[in-house]
Amino acid sequence: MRDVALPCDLRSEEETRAFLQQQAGCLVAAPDKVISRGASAERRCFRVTDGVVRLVRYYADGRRQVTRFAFPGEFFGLSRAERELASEAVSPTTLLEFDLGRLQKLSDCNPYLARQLAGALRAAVDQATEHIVLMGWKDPRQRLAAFLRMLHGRLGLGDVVPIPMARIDIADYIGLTAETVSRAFAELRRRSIVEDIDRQLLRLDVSELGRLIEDEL
Amino acid sequence: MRDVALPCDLRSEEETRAFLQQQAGCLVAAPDKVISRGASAERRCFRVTDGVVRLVRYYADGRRQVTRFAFPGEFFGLSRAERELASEAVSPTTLLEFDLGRLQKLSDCNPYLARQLAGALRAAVDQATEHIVLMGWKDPRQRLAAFLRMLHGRLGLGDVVPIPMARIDIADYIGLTAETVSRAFAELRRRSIVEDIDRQLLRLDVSELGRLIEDEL
DNA sequence: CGCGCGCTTGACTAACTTCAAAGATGGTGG
DNA sequence: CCACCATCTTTGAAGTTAGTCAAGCGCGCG
Repeated sequence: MRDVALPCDLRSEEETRAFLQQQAGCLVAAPDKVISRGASAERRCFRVTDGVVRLVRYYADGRRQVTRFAFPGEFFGLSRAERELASEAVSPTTLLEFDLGRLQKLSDCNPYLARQLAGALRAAVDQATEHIVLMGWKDPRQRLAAFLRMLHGRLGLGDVVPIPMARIDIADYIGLTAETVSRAFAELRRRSIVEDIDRQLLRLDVSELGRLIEDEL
Repeated sequence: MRDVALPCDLRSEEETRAFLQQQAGCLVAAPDKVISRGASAERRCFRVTDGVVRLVRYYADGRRQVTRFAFPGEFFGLSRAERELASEAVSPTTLLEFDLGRLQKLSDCNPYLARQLAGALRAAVDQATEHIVLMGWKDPRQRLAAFLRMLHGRLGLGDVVPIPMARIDIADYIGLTAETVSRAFAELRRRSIVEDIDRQLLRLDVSELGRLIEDEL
């Protein structure tokens, strides 16, 4: 396949975006399907079009740590450490797949793309920093509340939030067991801070959620 | 002060680096001195020239989480979440201070700078990801071992590693108390995996360290 | 030389994990 | 369409382990 335009000639974000799509392979992944096993030899990065992806580190004893959830519009695999993580679909997912080397070359001569990738990296740092701060809270309820607030910021509409991932994914993200997460949910429900609309849909009392997180209760 | 050259005209990394130095303010910070209090209004980012800086989130109950240690050559404050963290000198530190807006403008038209900043962001994502993986280990000895391995990778010379930060900083980084960290150190010493050369200097059995981390012992 | 602060060690407590089982949920095939 | 089964979630009880409180030690600084 021949490039229809030299990347350096692209003059706008729209043209760059369109060009980028040509450079990408499109993937579809059903829930729990592995997108990348994670290896230092991995030469691809991805952009989530639709759905949610989890980045996971498996430990020798079978436990695991979810290091990140990637939501629509987000890139993952731009940094070495992320490429060494396994990536798995949480919900039915579609993604674009890019060759790292090519992306690097393109961004070197196309400032629009370079800016977009820098933005994606900043977002990754932001998410990771938030995640670390979340794990600083020792009370399970606070951790869960911080997680729900994060999710609300990403996926929420009004006071309603979809919860696309299973309890065990949440547990492995916030550093607790599924049982402890379940108990924390129970107490948040008891306090009317969260209300079940559906299995995968919650209504949140956002202000009360924030109070719970900060005020150590 | 007048710019001697337009940033877009800079033709090499050396020229860019030299130009960048002119754009920076130089700071010196004694141990425990606050570099930035951390606020969403913060408009600066920093590059550590010498020493070590900790990025810290303080919680309402007085506890804190160290989200990152920044070592010589590294930038911090490039992403929003990092600018909202307090930054404090761990050891005697010198830094360069940059105006974010100006840096952004410069990088928009100077590919060398853009690449350097992208590299700094990738490094930040790598560190944060490593940090989250570290906190996934539940055994204090494994967490400490993973921390020491990280430090060895950054500051180590042969099998010797300087430990510039206090126990409490380590504890707040890996999510444990200072007492637990002290006990974990005791056991690593007992097993001859670490040996004290000096108060701030350790000799590590790196391979044994790796085995301890992965093999769950 | 003496004080202060950080580090270490000990005993006890509290809370999360573990182990176990029952309850809900969703998908599938008869 | 409904019953069944596998899986996920919730709930309960017991056990471990890191946190807490407290005291002793050692190094560095004034």
